[in-house]
Amino acid sequence: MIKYAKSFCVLAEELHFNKAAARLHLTQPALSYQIKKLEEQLGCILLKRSPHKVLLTEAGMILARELSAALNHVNGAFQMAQDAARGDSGALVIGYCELPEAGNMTAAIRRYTDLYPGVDVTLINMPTIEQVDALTAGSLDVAFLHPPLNAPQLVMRPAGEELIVAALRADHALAAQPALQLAELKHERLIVCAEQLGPIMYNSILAACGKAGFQPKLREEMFRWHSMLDQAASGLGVAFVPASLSGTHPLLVFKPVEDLGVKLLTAIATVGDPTRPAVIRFIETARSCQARC
Amino acid sequence: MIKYAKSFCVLAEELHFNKAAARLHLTQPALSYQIKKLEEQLGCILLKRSPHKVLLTEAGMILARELSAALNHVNGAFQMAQDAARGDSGALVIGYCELPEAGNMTAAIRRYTDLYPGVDVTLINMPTIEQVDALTAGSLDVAFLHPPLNAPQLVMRPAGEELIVAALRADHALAAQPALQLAELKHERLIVCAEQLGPIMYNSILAACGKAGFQPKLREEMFRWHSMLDQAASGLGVAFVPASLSGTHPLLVFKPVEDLGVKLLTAIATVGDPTRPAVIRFIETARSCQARC
DNA sequence: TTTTCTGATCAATAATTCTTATCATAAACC
DNA sequence: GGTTTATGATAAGAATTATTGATCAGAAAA
Repeated sequence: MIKYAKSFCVLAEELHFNKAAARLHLTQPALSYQIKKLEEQLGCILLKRSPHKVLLTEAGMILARELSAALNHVNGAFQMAQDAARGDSGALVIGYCELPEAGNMTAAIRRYTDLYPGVDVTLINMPTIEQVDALTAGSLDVAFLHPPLNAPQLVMRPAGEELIVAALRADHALAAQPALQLAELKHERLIVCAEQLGPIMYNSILAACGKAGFQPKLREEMFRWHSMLDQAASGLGVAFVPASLSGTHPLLVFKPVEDLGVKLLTAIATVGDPTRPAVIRFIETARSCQARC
Repeated sequence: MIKYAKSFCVLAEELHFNKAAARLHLTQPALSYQIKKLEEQLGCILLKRSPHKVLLTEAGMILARELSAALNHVNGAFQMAQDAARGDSGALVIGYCELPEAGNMTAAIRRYTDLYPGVDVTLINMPTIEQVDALTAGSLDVAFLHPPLNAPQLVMRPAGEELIVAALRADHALAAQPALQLAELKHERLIVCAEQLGPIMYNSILAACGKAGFQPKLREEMFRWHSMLDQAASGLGVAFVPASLSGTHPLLVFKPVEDLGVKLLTAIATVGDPTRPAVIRFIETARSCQARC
């Protein structure tokens, strides 16, 4: 019954078997057959035929009106399924750490929303450790976070790395130099990120200082990069922060530390290999962004 | 593509090819074939199959949800067409004269609205002559009116007849008699309906009086039966009205006039033979009502 | 009247969809 | 750990269904 629906709708528009058949890429007898079949199954006459005019009956008029709307509905359903398969539908919740530039995230998201406008993208800012829980709990689809992590359920994809640099007040004695050596910071208080947040990074910094021949004086260990900048800006010490923060604070200058060599890694994480097309497409897009950027 | 929609929806509910095939009165290979075809044409995978479980993909979930709604829409369209063909849809505007009982109209309408609840029935009260215009203009589908009429475009179907009786005050000298003779009304003023409204009836009454040997004294000719009753109730004369008005006025008694023999005819009129199922069904219903009542 | 245009019908053909039988696979069970 | 069982895929042939081209019949227009 439903399979002749399209034919009937076209015929109802044309009110002419030959023209309608042509539009349907059929011959006229085929269309006559279909409409006859449809009328038989429906148990009612849809068109009054005569050799020189074809008219819809009342039932035909109603069917034409309702059916064309319903067929649009059906086509919409197919379209939505195809969009969903392409990844261009549904919602995508992305977690990110404090640094939106880490792993080219903003570029990736811009490109992704261009390519897949049907996806409802939500960004949620949370620290790496919380992201792991959120991913596991399913409240995040994908996360930009900072490895290494002990989370075997997650699949991590390297997304970028940036050097740790020293942030110091613009009026600091060392601020004029283009680059620093660790030893020059021997007598400064160092503002570093908390060990829990990044044990590798924390320990790498301590090790580098030891190699440079001193035991650093540490200030309180911080949980947010921007808090560290604020402390440094208050003159309470020199902060070690990722290079992408350079220029983000008016009172501070950011200098590479030549013998530090510690990097902040960023990875794109998901729980296992994603199955949702929208997630797969996002990761693809993010990787293609890295490749080109 | 659309022809497998139903199969997919059932499969999406069952998530089991054999069970779904059984529900569809198909064998499992046939269903596998259909779904495969659907996936090919759609260009995406709708189900993840494994020998011990079948799961919808994201596209499949969306398609199942949207498509079942759309298919309901389609089935609704077919249903509406069938209802329309049965006559159980659309609007029906019925005109009637002052006497709702004429031609068993109320019984016919009650029966019709029971049988065809989908039709939106409207009743409009207007005099016979206006009904002719309204029918011709298309603002009435069918009318209960009083022939004869000179209106060749209308098809009339006899729907009933009733005697004209005399309505007189309960305190009238003649009110005690079971029936009257015309001659007894010789000296009364007679209240009759206007000649324009019913030339045949008007002339028949005059002729009957002549035969009874007198020229009646007529009061102003009236255009509405109920006005005639009001006049009679005021003691201004004896009204000649259709029998169905008997008992409708507290101050009046209604008496047959044995040698009058004038009848009010009622007919069901349409413009030509109706083509709209709702109209055809109404006329059928009204006739079956007459047959039985 | 004749012509023309239109849709219906028919028989043959083509396409499709279905069925039966069989296979391959993964979970469940002893 | 091997065996059983349940399940879906596949293939070949059969059945059904749809399409075509040719032809017919009827109504409007010329």
